[in-house]
Amino acid sequence: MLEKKYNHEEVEKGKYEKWLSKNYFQCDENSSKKPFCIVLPPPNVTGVLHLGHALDVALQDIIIRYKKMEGYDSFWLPGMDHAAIATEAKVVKKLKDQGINKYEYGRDKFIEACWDWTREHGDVIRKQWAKLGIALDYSKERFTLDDGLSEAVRKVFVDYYQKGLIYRGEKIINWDPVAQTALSNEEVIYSEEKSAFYHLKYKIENSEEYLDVATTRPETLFGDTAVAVNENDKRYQKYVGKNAILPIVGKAIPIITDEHADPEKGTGVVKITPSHDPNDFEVGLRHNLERITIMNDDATMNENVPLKYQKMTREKCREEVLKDLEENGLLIKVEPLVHEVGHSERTGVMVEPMIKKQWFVKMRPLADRVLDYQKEKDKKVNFVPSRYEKTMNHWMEITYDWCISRQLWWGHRIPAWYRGEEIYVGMEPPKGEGWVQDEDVLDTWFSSALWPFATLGWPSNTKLLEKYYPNQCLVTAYDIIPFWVNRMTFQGEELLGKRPFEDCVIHGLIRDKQGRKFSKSLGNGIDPFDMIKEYGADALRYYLTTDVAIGTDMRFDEEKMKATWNYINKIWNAARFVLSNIEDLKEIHLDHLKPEDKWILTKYERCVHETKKFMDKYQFNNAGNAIYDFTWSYFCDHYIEMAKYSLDQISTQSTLCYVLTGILKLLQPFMPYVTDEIYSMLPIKDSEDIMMSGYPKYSKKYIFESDEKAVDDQVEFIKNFRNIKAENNITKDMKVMFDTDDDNELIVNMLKIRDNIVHKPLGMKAYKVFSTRVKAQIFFEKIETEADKAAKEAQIQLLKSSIERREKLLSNSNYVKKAPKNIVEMDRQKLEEEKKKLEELLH
RNA sequence: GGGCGAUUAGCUCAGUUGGUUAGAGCAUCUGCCUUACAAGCAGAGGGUCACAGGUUCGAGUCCUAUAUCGCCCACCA
Repeated sequence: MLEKKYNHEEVEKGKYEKWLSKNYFQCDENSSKKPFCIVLPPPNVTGVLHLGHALDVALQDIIIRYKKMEGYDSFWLPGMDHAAIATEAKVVKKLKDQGINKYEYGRDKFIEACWDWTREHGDVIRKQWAKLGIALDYSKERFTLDDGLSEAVRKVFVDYYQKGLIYRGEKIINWDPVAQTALSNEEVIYSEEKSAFYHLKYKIENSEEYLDVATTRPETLFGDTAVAVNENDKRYQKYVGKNAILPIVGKAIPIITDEHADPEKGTGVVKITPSHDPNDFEVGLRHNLERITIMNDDATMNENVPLKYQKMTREKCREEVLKDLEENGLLIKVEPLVHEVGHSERTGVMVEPMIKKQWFVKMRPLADRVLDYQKEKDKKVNFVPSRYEKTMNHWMEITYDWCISRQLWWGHRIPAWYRGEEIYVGMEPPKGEGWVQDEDVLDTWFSSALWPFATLGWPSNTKLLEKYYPNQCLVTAYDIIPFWVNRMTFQGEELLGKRPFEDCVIHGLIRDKQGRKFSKSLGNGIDPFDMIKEYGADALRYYLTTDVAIGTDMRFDEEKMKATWNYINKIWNAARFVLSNIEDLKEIHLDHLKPEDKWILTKYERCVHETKKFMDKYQFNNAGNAIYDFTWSYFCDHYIEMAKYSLDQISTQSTLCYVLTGILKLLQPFMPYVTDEIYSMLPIKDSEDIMMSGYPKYSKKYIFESDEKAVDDQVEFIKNFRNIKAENNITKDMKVMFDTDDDNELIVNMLKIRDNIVHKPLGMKAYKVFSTRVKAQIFFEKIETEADKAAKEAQIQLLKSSIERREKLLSNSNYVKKAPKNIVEMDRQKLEEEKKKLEELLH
């Protein structure tokens, strides 16, 4: 006998270990079953899993488990990401707390510390996966920095270099002065900052005139090598070709014309600092301007600025420069301004544009191929919801060369060696003396972009690769489409000639109850493992995956966690009832069925049909609702109540068992623990464990339309009866007389009115109750109030207006002609029913 | 500046290729310890689907415009 209440801790105990020991999560590359492969988005080894991860993996687990039950060779490949910059930052901090400096510690020892960190945090993450109950094939687990992935990375680098898709160049890049590394555009987050537009006086050489130059960054004036105006800007034409005097410094710089100078913006005069502004860098290229880098790698001022400013931070230098400008009358005015400033995604520091020699991936040809593939049905990545395809396409259209070198130690070291002016790029170090390997590592996303195939053995031609590439599906949040989805797509298509995955399911982000993002400063974070402790993994998984439509953000509300627990408790109790009544059942016999058995079987089949339709479209909220509605409303509220009057019958017991089994299977992907537990207690089962049994198949064999309608009608009658009883406060003293001769046994049982039946009208007030087919009168002592009369009148009016509407509709020849026949027929039937009801009411 | 999304019951959200009287959970009100479940059961109330037009026999759904909120992208010096 089951416990009276669902106890999630008891239910979950030992289950994951059981599944693992039976190798239920392992793929079989030798089987002839159709593959269904998902590679897990590898979490960073920097930390623990949060609610977003829980949602992400719950969705994937549902898909994997569903496909497995559907007969696929499901394969979910786990792994983690070394997260170059993120992990390095954590380890640097950890060492710093111990009083150790990274550079003094040395590269080898530092990397060893990173490996220690990885092992430690990897174990925590694996334990968390286990808590969530997810069906990962650990025998295939990978790490972005393991030997295989590292080989794949080197291979891509070398091949691309040879094809000219990777090059080394001196360009202006986003520099993180804290981590002291280059960043890609995607790693720069723009946020609004209160700043100012400073108008500076750049005097014309040998003249009393001056140019009003507006800038947000006065401290960069030391790097100015020109002042630009637009060639069509009449105001300044007379100055072009002359020199301007750089304030403070007193150096003469040329006044040039360039398209970058927009007459509409600011004063129309723009200072050009090629070394510290991406646009100015371009201007500098066009005009062959000198580049003066004025900052050190930590963004303090370097030896190229006047002595008094050297070693100051950017911020301090700005203050001082402004002070000095003001003193010299060179600051015209200060306009407050709010503008977007780039910050490092990882360290949060303001990004400094710097000219550095870095490695780049040439993006245009790669992106163009993706855009081509997206035009073809069997080549494109199918996004769910489809609108996210636009996000990828847009990125492909505007992307520019990807800066992939990072001045870090933790990561894939760039396979390039230098000897003087010579460069060697290869899988192995070059032969000969004097070669020095590039110190830098690659952007962590360079390796994760290879995840869908490098994890399967690429560049070797493995069985895994052959069977599971392209992956059938990828699941991730929309915020990493640019970082990851896009890059996997162009890499897969370039390197293997095929899209990396057929479907790409995109989910939203989880916010707090007020719709705010979770953040440390707000302290509104929720630990998924606290939720599991309180409500169970099944409840968390179900809630996260069914609360909102896929692709939209959700607001986390613990009240809903409770409601989900209640739902599972409801299932638990329904199972308790069924199991306690089918102990002696030896075989399921679905013949000699009563109408209510046929009714619930029909509803069940419809539920299966609907659920599968939604599952196949990744609409888990709809699938969940379909099962919920069937289970709670039809099975629990009605069928179990009906069954109580015929529990000794084999048809009842069989139906109870059959339908309960079906519900468990439908729910298994969402709630693997509780369904496994209840399934194991069934007297009759088709498999050792539920996850190895098949998913329900829709069968018309158990669709009984006329019985369905008949019992629907009886249910409607029951509801109407109860309604009238409740509204009129009728006690047990009433008598009931059926006007119809049909067998009303079910109704009598459900309403518990066996002792109230009469066969002749009584001399007291009678209330009529009816559905389409069943009619009865309730006799009871009651004085009809004005309110009762008004309610009845309202009901009559409602019917009348509905009848009028329908008659008008049906007399509209356009409608009858153009609307589908079944819709018209339905209206006709409804009209008839409404007319009958009205007659009953008026009578 | 460009793009995307949202706007439906008090709250959180569904609503499929346009087709019954727009649904659910929570909350509210009424009555019930009916032997699976009071974390439950039965019943009830609550929405001019943001706004204005249009297409259609028929619009929450499609088209156009507007408003508010959110997100993404973009070099605004």
